[in-house]
Amino acid sequence: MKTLDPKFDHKAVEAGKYQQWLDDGVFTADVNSSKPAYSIVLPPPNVTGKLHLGHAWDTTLQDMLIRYKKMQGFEALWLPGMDHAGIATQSRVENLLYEQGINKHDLGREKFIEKTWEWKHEYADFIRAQWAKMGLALDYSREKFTLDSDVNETVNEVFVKLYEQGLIYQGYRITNWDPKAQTALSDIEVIHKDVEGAEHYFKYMAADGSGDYLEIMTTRPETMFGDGALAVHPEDERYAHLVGREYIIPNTGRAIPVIQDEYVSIDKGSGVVKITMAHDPNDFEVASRHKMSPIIVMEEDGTMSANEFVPTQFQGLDRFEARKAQIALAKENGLLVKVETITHSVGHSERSSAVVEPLLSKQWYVKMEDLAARSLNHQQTDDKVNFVPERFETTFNRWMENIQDWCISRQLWWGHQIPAWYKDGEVYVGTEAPEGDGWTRDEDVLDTWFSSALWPFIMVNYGKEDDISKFFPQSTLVTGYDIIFFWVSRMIFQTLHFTDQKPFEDVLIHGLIRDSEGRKMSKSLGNGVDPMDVIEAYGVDSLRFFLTTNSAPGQDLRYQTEKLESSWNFINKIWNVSRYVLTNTEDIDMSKTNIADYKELLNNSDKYIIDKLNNTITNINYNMDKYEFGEVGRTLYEFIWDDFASWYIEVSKVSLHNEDEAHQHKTKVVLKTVLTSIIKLLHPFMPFVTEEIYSQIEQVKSIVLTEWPTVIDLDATNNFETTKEVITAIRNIKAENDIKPSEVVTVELEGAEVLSDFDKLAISKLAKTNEITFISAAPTYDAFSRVLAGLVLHMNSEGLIDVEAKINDLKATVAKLDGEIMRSFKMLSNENFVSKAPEAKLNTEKDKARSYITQKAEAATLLQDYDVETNITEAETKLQELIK
RNA sequence: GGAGGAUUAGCUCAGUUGGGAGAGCACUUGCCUUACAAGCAAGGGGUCACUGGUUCGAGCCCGGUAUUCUCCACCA
Repeated sequence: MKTLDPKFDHKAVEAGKYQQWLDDGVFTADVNSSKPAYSIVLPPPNVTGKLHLGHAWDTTLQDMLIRYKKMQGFEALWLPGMDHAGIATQSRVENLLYEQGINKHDLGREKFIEKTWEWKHEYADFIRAQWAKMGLALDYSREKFTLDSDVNETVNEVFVKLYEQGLIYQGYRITNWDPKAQTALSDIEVIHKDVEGAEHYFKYMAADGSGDYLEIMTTRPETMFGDGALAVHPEDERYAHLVGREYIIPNTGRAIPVIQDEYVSIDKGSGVVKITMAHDPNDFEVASRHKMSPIIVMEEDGTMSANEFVPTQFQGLDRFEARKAQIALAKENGLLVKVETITHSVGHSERSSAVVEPLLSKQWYVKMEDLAARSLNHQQTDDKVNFVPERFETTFNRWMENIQDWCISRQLWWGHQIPAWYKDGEVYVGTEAPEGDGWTRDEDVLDTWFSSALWPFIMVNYGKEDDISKFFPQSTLVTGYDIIFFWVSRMIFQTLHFTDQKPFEDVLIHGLIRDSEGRKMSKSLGNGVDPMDVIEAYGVDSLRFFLTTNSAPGQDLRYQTEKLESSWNFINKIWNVSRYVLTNTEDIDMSKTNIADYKELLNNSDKYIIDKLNNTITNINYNMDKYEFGEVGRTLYEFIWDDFASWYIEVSKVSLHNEDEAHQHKTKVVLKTVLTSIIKLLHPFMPFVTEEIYSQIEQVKSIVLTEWPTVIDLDATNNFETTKEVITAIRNIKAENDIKPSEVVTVELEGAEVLSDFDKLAISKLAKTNEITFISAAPTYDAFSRVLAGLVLHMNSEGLIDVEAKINDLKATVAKLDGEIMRSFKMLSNENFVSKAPEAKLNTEKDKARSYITQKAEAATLLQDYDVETNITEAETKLQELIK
């Protein structure tokens, strides 16, 4: 048998374990298993780069659930995959090629995609290495990539079906255009940011030469060349007489008419607005109603068009240069009234950060009305998807209620090419190319999220030959609140539509990880932390414990190195506890040991620790199932450190050094039983160190394959805490009276029949008392006394006793008990409480009340020796009656 | 403009159906006690943002206010 090193060394512990798990097939799930299924689909990371701390957090939560469920006897499956991340990956590869002096257009579509696959393979390997470092229990035999051919097949089928159902259509309208990436974007890929801008007021001179003019405000003067009309509200009497008159766009010779439309607000600004139908979504609506023709003045790359509408000197200028030039020229021509700087919200591309330009173009859309309605209706049923925390369901519902059609075509090369073909104005949509010559395929690809939305049923090969629907719907989806709209909501409506089932039972939403000052981690701030660096310094188990126990569901988490240190210390504690137990229990074979056989030999302290362990197990099961991992972590921390390490292990030393062989053997069994349970309970949090320790308890393939601990039956209901209370009281009295810990004192225990010989021995050793005597009445000499539940402790430390201090100590005890008595009285005298409280709670409260009253009486007796009288309060008298 | 978080010890945060205010780190005191000094023992420190209400009882439930963060939204 190996032995544990004196100090926890995370690198040594981690080495080789992951490969061993893979070799032993610990992570592989069996679709034919008779066990109940539990499954999670990993949110597929983008193949754009390394995983960050957010991924580490997200994946650890899932790994915990999978390992926990496996140990609980579920056939647990965790499905891994990666996402092609259209725009993000394509721009990364474009940049890479640009650095090599290669333009993607020179390369051509096919070659470019080849290069991108090379990139993908490189990063996929990188990501898998990181998954391995994190210890993730992924079933690699079912790994998929969003551009795999079978995925592509399903994506095409879905597209065609939606098209045939009239839920996908081509629309010619204003879309969000990213001039840098040169592609359309969906609404949620546009990030609105408050930036400095200006309101420019221009004079639109009357075309009749009368010198009259209208003052028009715009924040985007470069689009003025595309104006088609000026508009006023139909009921705006101020301008009614102007309808039909024409005004000249500044710096051009073109005249446009004044029209009426209800879109214009009477009480906003001057009440006159320009209508630029090809460059503004609202204006497009207005212009469509008035059957105006679009005037395009800007190209897809954000430069001004070279056409009759754009004055020659502006043609080809970048949009922001054109803006400046237009303002300068208007000023020169006396057509600029004023410029007021303002802060306003401007849309930016989520990926390229370029200012998004509303541009008229033909794109593919998903019609959302019916799909959204179905999702919303489904959330009204008992079969709904449970959001944890619940409030995110409201977020989801609200978004679904206000949803716009989803623009799904992207002018990229990297992605699922749209299965549509064109010929002479005819459109064909199908999974295969149409027969006959002359058809050209749509060059665009689908929004990345279109394929991600199908992930829950693609990953189980839904409806295919190798269908593994045993694992569908998935049990839990774990993700951050930042992608509820992008992903969660789309999986819900697509999966409902195609499988008539929800994609998953629960959605566990976590927050974002922030730096030590609470800022978002981002590349631009340079405050990102590489999880691999953290693992190098503190070990992956420390990282995992930190990530999973330092926040509540849905809350953000701050990264702080002190917390990592704290986690490391805890693991080091576990390590040393294990070291102590293992070196002292080498002769105990857990595979042949049952604690039930030792029941007769258990002392108070043994029962105490087993009872605590039972509570810990119950508590952990309850909180694991509620995804309250923080609570689980704290429960484990407290039990292991305070109850097992600080208390029980110290008691066990007394047993192992003083008791007979049979009792020593019993103590060893308790030690090893508790340790075994602890290590199993900890496993989901810290798989590596627990596997290492477990391998020295039992020779099995992996701890993951063992059974989750269950409550140990204890048929006694005594107060197991007495021994511990006595020791704590002695230590307290010593500390409060400046008696050195090493200074030996004599203790007398009044009414201590409840203590066994071993309890006395433990008290004398651990509290460093000289001897313990049982007495039946209070001693006549000066001694410190403390009333405990069930007995009274007197500590003789001649010459050190300060009588006044002792009296004050007892008075304080009485005052505290009076407070408790008052509280008990209020509760037990309350009709509402007595009639509504559960039986058990009522009894507990009554027991407590009895104990308080007894303790107070003991303290009062002690005070009498010093001629101090204690009052019996009214509440106490009445409480006496109530608890009879 | 709408919605939702957050506000608890010096710092970072828990507090699970309402029933004695907690942890980690930091701080004070004493200890190298044969698993662990990255440890052990003891201790100090909080008007639970403010305010009204419900209740026998409120950190927790309801109304309002303040500060702060985030998301959503067609402001030309």
